[in-house]
Amino acid sequence: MDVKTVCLGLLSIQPASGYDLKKQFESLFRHFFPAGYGSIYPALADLAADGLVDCERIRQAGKPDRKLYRITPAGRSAFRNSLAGIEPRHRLRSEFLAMIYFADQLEADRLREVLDRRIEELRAAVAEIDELEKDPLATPTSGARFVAGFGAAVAQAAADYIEQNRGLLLAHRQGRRPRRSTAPEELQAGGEQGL
Amino acid sequence: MDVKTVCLGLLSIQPASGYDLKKQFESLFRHFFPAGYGSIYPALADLAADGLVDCERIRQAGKPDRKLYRITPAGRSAFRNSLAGIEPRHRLRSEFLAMIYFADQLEADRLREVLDRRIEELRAAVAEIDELEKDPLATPTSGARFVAGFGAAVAQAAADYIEQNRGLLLAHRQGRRPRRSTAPEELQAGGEQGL
DNA sequence: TGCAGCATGTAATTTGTTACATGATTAA
DNA sequence: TTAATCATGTAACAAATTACATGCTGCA
Repeated sequence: MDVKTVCLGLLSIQPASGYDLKKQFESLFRHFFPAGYGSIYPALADLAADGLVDCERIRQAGKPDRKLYRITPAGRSAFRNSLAGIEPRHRLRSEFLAMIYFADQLEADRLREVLDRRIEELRAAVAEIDELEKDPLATPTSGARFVAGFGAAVAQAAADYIEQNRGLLLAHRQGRRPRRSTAPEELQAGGEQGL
Repeated sequence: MDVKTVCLGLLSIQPASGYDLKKQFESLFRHFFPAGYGSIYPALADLAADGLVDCERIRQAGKPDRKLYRITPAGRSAFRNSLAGIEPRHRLRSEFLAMIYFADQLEADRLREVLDRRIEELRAAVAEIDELEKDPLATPTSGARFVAGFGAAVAQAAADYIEQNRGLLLAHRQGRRPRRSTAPEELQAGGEQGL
């Protein structure tokens, strides 16, 4: 499932322009399926070329024209087929966790900063999602509410874990310790044991 | 931070071949920073070309040659600089959540299947990570243990959320409708709505 | 006989990100 | 006057995935 399919799905709920879709991608979807104009506009063009959506150009006074896209019957069934047919994946790429994996090569101050920033981001996400959940325009369906609740619960768990376990990373350190040499004592190559 | 940088980081802990690194990417890293041979081998070649790692070819009886990579002093400082310099991101793209957003366009049986499968995956991840956490070879540093604990905690929270809130998605539906096919009826749906 | 493990890599393709390009209106 | 909002899109670039390509050993 790519950006194109999600656009089609959003259009199955209501007609929208690329600009409108971008706003939806910026509210709830931002937290689990981000997309920018660079993906959305080409997706819409493809969808129209495939006959899965129709496009109506709307003139506006004092504003640029809008292109309002509406899903077609063919689009609706294509979308349902793709929901029925694909095995959904959950892909994560976290530079944050990768960095923390190597925490012992980070300065203590820098480490604290990275941890604190992540906690802030997560708490901000929880707060933002909680707001969306209260607004029936932002979460109109049970699916939307489920997803919002999921995001908030997981972000909350992540923030709590970091807060409660940061001591594991900072325990054996003294605040900022000026080291005058980086003794590189490398491990010997012989062993194959790896992980 | 890309695959190249993570490879360099892993080599900062111990020398390894591309094949060895792949195994590391398959154990803990798989859960937050997946990478395949197609990224790893080119990364290693780049690193060597930049003088950040050295490569020793090792002949083996009855097995293909290995190329053992060792980080250089330049590589070590390049790695620390990149840890100090970048703002780490946490990127998620979940087709699973996107699909659930559109749950009302999914058949009830299909929806249950998707939900159940995801719970299974999450529980399997928790179990796998718990094993890694017990093994000091798999989680040798405090950073590794922190990351493992994080992954397990978040996966656990996700599984719990799905299990406790699936009722939100299934509540207004009929369970699986009794079909008058030749197949013998299994248990009649009674408990879907009571979370 | 067939598969899994060991071990290396390349090339084509897909996909998405970032920067670029335009330009009017409205509110601070 | 500055920034934000509205509104469209393209093009260059970066990155990773997938498939391809090879070949020996040991086990069931």
